[in-house]
Amino acid sequence: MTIRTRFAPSPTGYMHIGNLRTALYAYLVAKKDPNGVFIMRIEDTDQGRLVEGATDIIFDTMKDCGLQHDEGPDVGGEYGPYVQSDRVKDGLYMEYAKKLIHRHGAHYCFCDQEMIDTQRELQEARGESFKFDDPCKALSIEEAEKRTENGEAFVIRQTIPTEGTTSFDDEVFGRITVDNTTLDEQILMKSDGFPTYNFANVIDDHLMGITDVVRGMEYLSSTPKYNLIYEAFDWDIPRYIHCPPVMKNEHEKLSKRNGDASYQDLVAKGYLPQAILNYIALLGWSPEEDKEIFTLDELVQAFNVKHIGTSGAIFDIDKLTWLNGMWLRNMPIDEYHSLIEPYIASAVKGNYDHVKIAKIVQQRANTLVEIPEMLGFFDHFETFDKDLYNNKKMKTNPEISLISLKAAKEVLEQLNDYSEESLHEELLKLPEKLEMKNGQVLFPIRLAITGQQFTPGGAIEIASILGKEETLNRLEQSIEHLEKELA
RNA sequence: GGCGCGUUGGUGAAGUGGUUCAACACACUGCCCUCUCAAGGCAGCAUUCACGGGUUCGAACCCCGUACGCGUCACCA
Repeated sequence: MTIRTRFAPSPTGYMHIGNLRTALYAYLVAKKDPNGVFIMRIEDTDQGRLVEGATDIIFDTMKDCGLQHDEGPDVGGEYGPYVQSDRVKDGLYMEYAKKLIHRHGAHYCFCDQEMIDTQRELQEARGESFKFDDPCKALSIEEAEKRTENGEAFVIRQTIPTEGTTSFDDEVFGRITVDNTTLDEQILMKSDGFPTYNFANVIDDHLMGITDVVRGMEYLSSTPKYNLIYEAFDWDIPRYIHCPPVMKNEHEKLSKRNGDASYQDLVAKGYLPQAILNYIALLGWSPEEDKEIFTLDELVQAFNVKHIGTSGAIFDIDKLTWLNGMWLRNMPIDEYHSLIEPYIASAVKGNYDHVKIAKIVQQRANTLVEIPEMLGFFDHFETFDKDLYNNKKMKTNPEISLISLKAAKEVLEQLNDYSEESLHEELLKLPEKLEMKNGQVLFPIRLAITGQQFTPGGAIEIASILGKEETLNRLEQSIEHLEKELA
């Protein structure tokens, strides 16, 4: 049978990392089957919680990540409409709710909130845990229908058997069994005529031919109720794949509200969509082979539901950062250059070769946003305190540095070819001539032409980018400054 | 509180009865490489698998209990 999965977000805000991972897993489960179909369905049955533009963010994020759906509101499909509020307009849920009533899986309820609260207080006063006992269950269908026809407000509640147990097998958690007495008679159709998630989800999953339900484990304990609905309709129950949560720390789930990283936050911080996707795939799932870097296509190949874990996984930004760096470093240089060009341009206004700059940065940057700050010395050069020349490991001090610098100046003045090869050849003659170590001459040069303790790239690479004029200009300034300090 | 689920190092995790009973990766520490910083290479990092019992010749892996955590009990999804 062809696998069909769905990602069914509610447009109530931003795309959370946990949401995205659920979407990824649903996509992978579908695409594992060569004919598999991945569907996008918008669950907007709570009219009060809709957030403007939320749907667009979801679509953009999915597209950005390469998680293309085969059916959905924008691309259509045979099972539409794919937005639940449109399905409400078609009267679809009410129709099925009424069918369910006649199959004794649901009943009309006319109780108001006050009545429910009274019951709750009474039960709690007796020290019992609250469970609503709906008097409307005693009504005959005919009687109830008459009242609805007279315009009386009503909801439709699920009818739960008063005894027995309900079980199902989850692909991740195994067999789950609950007593029917612990299940509440939840509302299926609200008084505004909209279905609740609990109902719409079941109806749509069935009508859309969903074979594998992939969702967060917060639904684990209500799944038996959904199965009771499937059974009342005599429908096939789908395979369930409940995913453990993505945590912020040991106790809290990752959430946008706490300012935790959402997908767009991470992108804004300089992480690549591919790296983010790659990383979250690893949160709660582990590959069989000893490998961690995966493209989406490779994930499709490697993914296996059996390797989804059962406990919450803490989101570790350090590992994402490492992974992002790996993605960045593994890029072909031209692709890398065009990717980071805006970041170079924002930091370097001078007329330098951006491809060369991209090259020295590629092996060092783990995120895009750290690139501009690495490049500050190109446009801003200042002389600096002589103490910087003291470096134990390089065996340098201001005096030695001055000798190296003066010698370097002579060589660099004569040289016209400032390619790395040429620079390398000429400059490396110096240590031999001066009877010094490489570091004793190259380290001071790098300092002298950048003014920075740490720089991406060494003296040769940077001199090559700076070019003859600017290199000599900086070198002279530094020599002059150093002489003054030593005097 | 009832019910459900979970618990391997700082983190992600492999491992489901005995040939390495703790792989691999991030982080961390040290060393090497080296013109700085990175990158790269090498090494170290859980005498122990929440705790307590039990089953077994033998358990991280099976059973029971305890603790802790998470989820759920909405006209939210």
